[in-house]
Amino acid sequence: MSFGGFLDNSHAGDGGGGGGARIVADIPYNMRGGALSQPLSKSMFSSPGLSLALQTTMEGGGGGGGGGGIGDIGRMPESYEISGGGGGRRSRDEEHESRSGSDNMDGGASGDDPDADDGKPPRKKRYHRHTPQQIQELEALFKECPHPDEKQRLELSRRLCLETRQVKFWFQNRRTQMKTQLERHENSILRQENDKLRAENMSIREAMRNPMCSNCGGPAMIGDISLEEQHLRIENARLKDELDRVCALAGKFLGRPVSSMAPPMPNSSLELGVGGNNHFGGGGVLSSTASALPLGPPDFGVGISTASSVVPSSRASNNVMGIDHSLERSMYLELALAAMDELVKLAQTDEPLWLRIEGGREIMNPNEYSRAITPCIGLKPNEYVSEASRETGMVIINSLALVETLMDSNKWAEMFPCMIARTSTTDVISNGMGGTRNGALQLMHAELQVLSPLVPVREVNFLRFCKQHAEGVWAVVDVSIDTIRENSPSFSSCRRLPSGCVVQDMPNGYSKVTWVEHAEYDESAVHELYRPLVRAGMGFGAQRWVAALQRQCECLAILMSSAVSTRDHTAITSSGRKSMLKLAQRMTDNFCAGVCASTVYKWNKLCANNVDKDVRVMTRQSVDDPGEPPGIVLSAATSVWLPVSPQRLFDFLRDERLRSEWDILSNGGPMQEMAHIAKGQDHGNCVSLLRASAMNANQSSMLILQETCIDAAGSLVVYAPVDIPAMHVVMNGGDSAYVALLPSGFAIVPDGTGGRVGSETDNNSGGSGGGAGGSLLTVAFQILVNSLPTAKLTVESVETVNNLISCTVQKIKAALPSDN
DNA sequence: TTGCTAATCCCCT
DNA sequence: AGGGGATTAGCAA
Repeated sequence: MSFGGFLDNSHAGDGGGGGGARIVADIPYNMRGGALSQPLSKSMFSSPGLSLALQTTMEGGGGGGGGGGIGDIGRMPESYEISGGGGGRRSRDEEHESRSGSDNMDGGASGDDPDADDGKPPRKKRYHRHTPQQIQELEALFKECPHPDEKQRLELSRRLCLETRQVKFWFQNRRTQMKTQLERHENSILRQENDKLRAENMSIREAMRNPMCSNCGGPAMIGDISLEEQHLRIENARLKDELDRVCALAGKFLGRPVSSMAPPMPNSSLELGVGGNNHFGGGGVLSSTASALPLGPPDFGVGISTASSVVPSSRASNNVMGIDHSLERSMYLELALAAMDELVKLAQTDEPLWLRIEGGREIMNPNEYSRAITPCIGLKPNEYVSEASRETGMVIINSLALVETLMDSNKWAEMFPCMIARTSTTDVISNGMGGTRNGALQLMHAELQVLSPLVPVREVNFLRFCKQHAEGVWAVVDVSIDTIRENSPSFSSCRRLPSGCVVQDMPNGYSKVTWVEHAEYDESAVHELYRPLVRAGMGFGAQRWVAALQRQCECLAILMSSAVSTRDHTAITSSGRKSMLKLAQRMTDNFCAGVCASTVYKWNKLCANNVDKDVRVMTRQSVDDPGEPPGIVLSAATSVWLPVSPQRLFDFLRDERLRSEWDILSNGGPMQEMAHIAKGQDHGNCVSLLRASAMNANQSSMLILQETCIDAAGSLVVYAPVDIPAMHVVMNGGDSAYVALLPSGFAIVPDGTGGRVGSETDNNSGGSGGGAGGSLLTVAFQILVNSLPTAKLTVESVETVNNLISCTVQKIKAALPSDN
């Protein structure tokens, strides 16, 4: 056999190793590299030829150890690489081809054996690598052009003394190498990502199983409620609900209350509601709530309402509340449950957690709080201060209606028009169970305001969770979620800790509302003048919520009752009254939006030298709103301290007979009240229509629409000049949306150092703090400076409004000498 | 074992 | 025919 030809298998054409390779290729893939599978080796050893081959291989020192017969076959050619000459190639080819053609291992191996045996000592391996120089050159070209054409390859091969095909292969391999590298790289990146996600997943699972407070490392408030447990609770609540309804139905048929065999004590039903979670250290927090609430068990324990604590342990179906199983949602639910617990605890515990201070208000004892409550949204940021307040009051609304109001962002905003600048429900996680709001959970956004340009609007994102704790006993809790939602914008300079209300129906149509408001906020954004007020919880606190709720509910009750008492001298139809109230409400809302620069409008803040430091001037364009004149609207607002009681200030400002003392619109004389619609028992709560006395006969008198309100937390006088014909339309029940108006007015709050606004109908105000404190008065005007929206604002108009404000303040000060 | 490299085989355009 | 994917074999770490 002329094996000499194998010397240059490097430039061997189609044959050479190819033959060997083919044989190998015919063998099952995984047999390479010594991993010769047992069955085969068995058969091989059965052939003497093969065993010989193995032996040879060892001798040859070919290494590779496991090569086995295959390896030998592959290596065969190398042995013959010694001498040059092309001729042999063919014969070799043929030989190999014949072998492979036989498709017979044994045959092939045995055929090879002699060859291997013949291998001469000076074996030059077929294996070789290009020299570093060659590689360098190849790399260089590759960098420039990974796809050289034939000419380039030819050139290169000549220069490097390589076969053109070698060059070709090299490039081919280099390209595949690049590709695999790239793939590998991508792979590793993906793997890393995967690992990261898995780790995150694990840690979250772990955290959920064994929650820790991320700030202090202590056990988290959330407690170890498993998902399953949550669902069981939800299911329990649902079943309880069902049971209640069935009992009620049965009661109807039997003509007497049917108890669902429960022990007649409230705690069972309460435990069903939120679970008697002893995890939270409080034990039956909720149950004690019920018994602690003023109404004794009989009121809501009337048989049908008290559900059994023994509930069939049916598996909770997973979407009882429509909660999908996403992690985020279950975190929301856990937070909501924890917040609910905290709210109830705060609502029902008195001293030492709450301290009653002068004026009857209650403030929180922070030390006691941190002792008794594990924070559920992390610790207070260092630069923040806290405010916490609690208030209880009787409100003429039933618990269901109040709950419905709170859970509907539109109704909520309408109920607290002076407190909520803007709100929306951003996500509904659950609508509640069994057609009720029990278990309802939603994400909300709100801008809360104190009516002063010196107190920035509070923007909060929070969860609102509603829970029925017993028949006629509901609670709605809010808690900030900025800590959960990593990607929530960090604008909030305020976080609300569990806050909200517990409401319990009373037999007389009223309900008892206990409100807790607890927040942490950045005090530096609040003007010094207002810091005592806000910190005392009188700005955003519970007192204000309850007071506003009482006032608004009273208003609604009066409007709904047939016996609407009006003092109006002109007979206004009931639809006219409705229209007027609607218009007044729009006016007041608009006034608030101007005072607080809430995002309801796109205000441009104005920095002008000719304006007092504490006067905020803003402008906006009014276009296409039939409710106000088109053009540039300028809003100017400021707040000042006055040494008079809020009540006295309010009475002064709302008195039409004293109007000339401060209002330039009064033409220097008293005004007359043309119409009056009472909104509450307190005469301070009303909408009225005022007429400035005409200076002379041919001057058409001007009408002013005015709304005044007062409650335990503060008072408001808002007014706007209105067009007489338009007002006629409204008073006849026409649509008020087309009455253009720009409101001005006053907001009055106690200065926060002790006094309290006394409203005679306020059943909490008992001995209203006395006139110890002064008042904070906000004065705000909105005027049209130019009816062309595109017009520029002139220095004069800014100066004018600035003067208007300071003159008004001066006049008021002059008219009201200090109380003391 | 794993990775790299030179070379082959085979399919597709 | 040539490119490119799949595969193989030799070798080094």
